[in-house]
Amino acid sequence: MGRGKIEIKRIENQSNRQVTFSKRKNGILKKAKEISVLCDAEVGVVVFSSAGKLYDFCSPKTSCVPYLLSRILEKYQTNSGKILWDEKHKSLSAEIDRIKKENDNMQIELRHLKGEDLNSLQPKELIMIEEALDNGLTSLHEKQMEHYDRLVKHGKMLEDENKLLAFKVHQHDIALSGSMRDLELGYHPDRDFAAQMPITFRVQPSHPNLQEDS
Amino acid sequence: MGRGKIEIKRIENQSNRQVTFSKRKNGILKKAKEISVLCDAEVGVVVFSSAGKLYDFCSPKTSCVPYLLSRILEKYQTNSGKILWDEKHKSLSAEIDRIKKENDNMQIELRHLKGEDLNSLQPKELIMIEEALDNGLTSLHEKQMEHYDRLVKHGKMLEDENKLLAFKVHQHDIALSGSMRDLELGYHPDRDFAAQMPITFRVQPSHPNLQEDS
DNA sequence: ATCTATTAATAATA
DNA sequence: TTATTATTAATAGAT
Repeated sequence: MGRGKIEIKRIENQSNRQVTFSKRKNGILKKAKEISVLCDAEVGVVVFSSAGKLYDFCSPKTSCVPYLLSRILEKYQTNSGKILWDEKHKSLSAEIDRIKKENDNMQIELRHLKGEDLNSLQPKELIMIEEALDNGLTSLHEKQMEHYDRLVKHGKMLEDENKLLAFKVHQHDIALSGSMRDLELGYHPDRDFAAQMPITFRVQPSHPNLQEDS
Repeated sequence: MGRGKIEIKRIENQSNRQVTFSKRKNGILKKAKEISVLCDAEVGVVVFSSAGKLYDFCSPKTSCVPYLLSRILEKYQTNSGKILWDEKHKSLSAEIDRIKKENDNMQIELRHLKGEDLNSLQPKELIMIEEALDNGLTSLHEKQMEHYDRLVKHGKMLEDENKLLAFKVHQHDIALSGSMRDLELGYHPDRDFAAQMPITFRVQPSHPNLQEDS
């Protein structure tokens, strides 16, 4: 497609090469644009002149760009494309490996503590696990004791409060009936409150066998 | 350059568009190769069909690919690093998060089993942990029992073997001294071996208090 | 795919 | 770089 046919090999004449580059560069960018419009295709072209100047074309649709890029990166992962992301990838992969290892170790430890997969262990290792379990049980029992004490104490507190409230209610009833009676018989302010409280409202431990160490 | 001139706009006929894409795609890749050879230029081309299939060309020195990608990204006015990272590493990050969560859960479970960080737990949770620890101890003790039995059995085997060997050594000594005596007094083949064995070589448990249930 | 009429690209040149 | 133009190359439409 010119005044003569040419062989596809490096044009040795510097000037001719320059001219041909300019023309063909325009041609390829035009073609890229055309195919992107005609065929609704995503196209990216970059051309560097031997002087290092950059010319490029990129189709305008953005929708699938991230997808395209990852495809391109995959393709060039083994070549220079990887410099863009390889380092991050490496560090992430390393972190995954590290955490996975940590995970596995914990997994094993957990299984051992739960009494699984003990076959591969030596007697001394079994003893160490036993100690860990014993320690765990000890701490656990202490904590359970605390809970228990707290519940007992809380229960007592509620009982006391209950009795106080019941007493007050009773007292209120007395006062009420007293007032009503006062309407007929007159008011007596020196009455003994304790004597008014029925025996069932006096503070008593509901579970006499429970012990409290505080 | 065909049977008729065409307008550069999307080809509506799906089939024609497909055919034209195929032809022009080949054309553009060929052009890319030609200019890279003729003009010693770095060229990168990527073309995606509307179906998402990737075709590309990159001149042999592919250092242009990262530039190609970053240029494309610039066109899309996005944070190139972020997009690349997002696309290629989203899954890795998700995996890290997942494993870390798994890790944390196991960490917590381990600490609980070891009797640590129990303050935030409810009594019912404490009981569940206690059960796990009890189960662990049970399995562990079974395993320790197995080890113990194996050691005892192995010890017994060794003892028996020892005694047999000691007996053979003794027997050999007797035979040796007998041979020497035979040189003077003659040979006596009907001699009782058991009577020859000293009392200390007879099989006896070395630890009479150990019990074996097999 | 293949053909081929026609258009498009471009080599040589200025 | 740009313009011209003879010529080759690409390809649209058909098969």
